[in-house]
Amino acid sequence: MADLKYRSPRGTSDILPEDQPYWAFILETAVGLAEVYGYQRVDVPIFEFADLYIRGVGEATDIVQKEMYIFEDRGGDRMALRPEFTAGICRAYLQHGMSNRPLPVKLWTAGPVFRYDRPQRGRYRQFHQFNYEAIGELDPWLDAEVIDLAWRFYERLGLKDLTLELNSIGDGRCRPAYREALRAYYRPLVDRLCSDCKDRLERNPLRLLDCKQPTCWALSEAAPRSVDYLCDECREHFAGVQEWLGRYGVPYRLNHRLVRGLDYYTKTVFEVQPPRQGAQAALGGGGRYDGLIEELGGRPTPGIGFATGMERIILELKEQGISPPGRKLPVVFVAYTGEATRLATVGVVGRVRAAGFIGVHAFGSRSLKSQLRLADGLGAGYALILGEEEYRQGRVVFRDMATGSQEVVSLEEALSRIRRG
RNA sequence: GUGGGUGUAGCUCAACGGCAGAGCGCCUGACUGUGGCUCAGGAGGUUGUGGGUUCGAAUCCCAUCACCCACCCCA
Repeated sequence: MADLKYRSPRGTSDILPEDQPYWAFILETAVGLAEVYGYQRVDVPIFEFADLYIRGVGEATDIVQKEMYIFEDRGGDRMALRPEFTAGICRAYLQHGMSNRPLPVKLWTAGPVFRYDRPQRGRYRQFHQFNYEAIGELDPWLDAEVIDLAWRFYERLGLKDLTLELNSIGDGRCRPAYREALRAYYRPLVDRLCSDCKDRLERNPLRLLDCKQPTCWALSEAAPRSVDYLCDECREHFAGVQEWLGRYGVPYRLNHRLVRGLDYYTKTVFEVQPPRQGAQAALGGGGRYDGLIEELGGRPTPGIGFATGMERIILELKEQGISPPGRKLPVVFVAYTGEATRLATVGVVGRVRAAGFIGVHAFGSRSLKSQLRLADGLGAGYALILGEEEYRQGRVVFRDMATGSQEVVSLEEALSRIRRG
């Protein structure tokens, strides 16, 4: 550990075999659910033209301003590692004329995203999201379905005591008025705001609402609420979302201070919080982005999506003591006892693998004791010991590692016993 | 970008101015054909790095890097 020449870059991590079951569990659960809700897989590049994200996510957002991995490639183009999925998926939607498909187009994807943050618990520079988007439909029913899918996903993972927070932040028609109302509210109080919030006041007043500084937090208590400034359409839409959520049976809590960090959100925004409200807690979040596709040069097209952080889910699973199902194939260890059987091991292990089991053995020439120790370490459920004498008679010593009982049987018999469990 | 904490064996940690250790893990052995338990042995560290103080530094001081935690932001 002392001073290795190479280490993984800051904020990145290796996903070791021990943790892989968590990843598989989460991904399988997410994919399984997304598919039954009618979502299809899409994969978009890990890097795009930086402008896509700058236009899409928003020039003024922290993500674009200070967290994006941006670089010039050898051809002189300004590229960026994706800081999120939605912009890339919308770009793909436009590029491939998906508006001609049955609407809404429902797509899911998963993979690494990148943000140049200072790493801490639950926050990494390369992290992984599962993401789904539904594009081309503005019925609030769809909002509710998307939220329902998110909710069922965590439920199916076995996570308990989560909270779904919901808000509506209006759209291009009503948000300006709300923004002004916020400014009007905060201006007389500006001296009591933290320095960040003083900046936000003019630049992005919505963000004043979720500042965690005690004084700012206290002031935001009585701040104007976005829901009171919604235009008729947005208000009706939000009411619709709540009605439909009731029909889906998804419990939610209105949070008037819920705003989100990406500029493209309109109307519905939501976030899923774990019980222990920590700093980097949010497990996932999403919302509507009815202006994004147009912003990217397409015809006005509504959309809504959701993203959840894999690493944070794993933290929460561990927090709640939930372990992923281990559905491993039986490990069958083949041991040799002399030179002839050592050579024959190749064939026997081959038969084990052809039968669909995990077939392993020792290399070199190890003592039987050492081989069985290895078998134990590898978690073998069974050992096939090739005794010189038995092997000559076409049989093997079939050992059940859990009980230690063993019997001399033919290889076929051994394999079929393993198959039966 | 800001603040705090921590760096000793693969892992978890002792030693806190005087010979760098333990447990776990790994390897070998205890009837040259049988794992787990036990016992014995072994491999593995320039104490993150660089400087300073000191007769002597893992230990005290400074710097630096890394990791962790919090702010910020968000997944």
